[in-house]
Amino acid sequence: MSVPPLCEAFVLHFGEMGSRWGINRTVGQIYAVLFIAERPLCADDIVDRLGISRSNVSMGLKELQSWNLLRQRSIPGDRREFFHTPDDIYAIVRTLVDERKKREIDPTLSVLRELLMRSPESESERHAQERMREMHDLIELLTSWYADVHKLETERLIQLLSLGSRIVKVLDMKDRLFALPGGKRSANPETGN
Amino acid sequence: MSVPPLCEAFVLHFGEMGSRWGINRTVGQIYAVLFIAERPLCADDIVDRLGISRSNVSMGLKELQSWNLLRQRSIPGDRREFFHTPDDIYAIVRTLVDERKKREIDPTLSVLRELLMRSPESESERHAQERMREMHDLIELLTSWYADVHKLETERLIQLLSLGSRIVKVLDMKDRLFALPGGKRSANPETGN
DNA sequence: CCGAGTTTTCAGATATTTCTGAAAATACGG
DNA sequence: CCGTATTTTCAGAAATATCTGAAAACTCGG
Repeated sequence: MSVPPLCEAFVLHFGEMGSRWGINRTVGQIYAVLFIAERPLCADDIVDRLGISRSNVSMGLKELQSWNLLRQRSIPGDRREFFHTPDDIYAIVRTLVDERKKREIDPTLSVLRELLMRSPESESERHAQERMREMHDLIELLTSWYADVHKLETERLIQLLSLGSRIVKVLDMKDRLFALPGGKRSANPETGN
Repeated sequence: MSVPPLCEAFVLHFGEMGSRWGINRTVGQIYAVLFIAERPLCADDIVDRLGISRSNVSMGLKELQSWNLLRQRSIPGDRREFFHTPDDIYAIVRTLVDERKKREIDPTLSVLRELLMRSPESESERHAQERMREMHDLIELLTSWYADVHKLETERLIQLLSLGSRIVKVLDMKDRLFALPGGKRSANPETGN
């Protein structure tokens, strides 16, 4: 691998992480190299830096593109394609989460929905469905939260994340403000509850 | 595989998902079988249901235990060990996230910190460090948010999740309430900002 | 439409992971 | 301790995944 030592450590670590993620080591390394590169790289730049075959790079880039993780740029007068990662790291994370959701969560939800439609033929099936229902409902809660938060601009998102669980205090405050004199919670049009 | 059709579909799907997750197909299937089982199962129950070797089950259970995903129960007068998953699915998800964090995020953060300490020896190292810094800061923001939210009881968590991005309206409301007459934001002791 | 530069494909080689059966280790009642 | 029930380990077999070089397929200026 012909990259400076600092970069090498980063690239190697990403390779390892990649393999825990269902993308393979090489793909992880290719991504890492692109992520820290000062300029867009062509396939042969990656061959040089990682010391792997041209065809392997080609397949790796395909894989990363299928994850929507790369941008492409062509330089006038140069036939080669140059690749780079988006500058905005928040955008990168959004893409990652979106893609994983698309590949893992959505198919799971649809399997669960299908299975929950069937009529159980035995007590064990009935119980299994009960468990599937719990899983389904939780996944649905999480994804609808995500869909919702996904819409926020980065600015807002950071604000929200920085707040952490202190948000609960804000909620409490809201509840106190809207509490009816009798102590019962108000129906609050803003939260839909 | 000798489980009712409904269960089989669930187990097979989980096997597939498992392989996208860095745990292998069999381990995913073992977990699925335990998750929907009506009662704790012993290793041989799993052998019967999945039609895989006893030793494979043993290794799979070890793997799941290393993820903290199983509970064990022994029946008096029976030497066998019985396994089951926690009832509370929220607790399961917390465990999953915790473990993934421990295995993926924490090591990444520590590599990043180490690399950020070094002095760059070239312009390309300097630029690489800048990117690593961005990644580091984002991961840190996300994990500290998670650490924070993690403390909430399930009840509160659900409340928060159900609110989704409507939380932003609550925030706006809070900001308006605390706004100083001049229109500048107040220093708000409740949020620490 | 030619041909040089470039990318993609893919069959087979290589490497890695997963799975098994047999043997070893462990647990425990008597 | 012994013997039986059970679990774990592990070397090698089987299955998968990854990687490569060579060939095919593009692409585009001329």
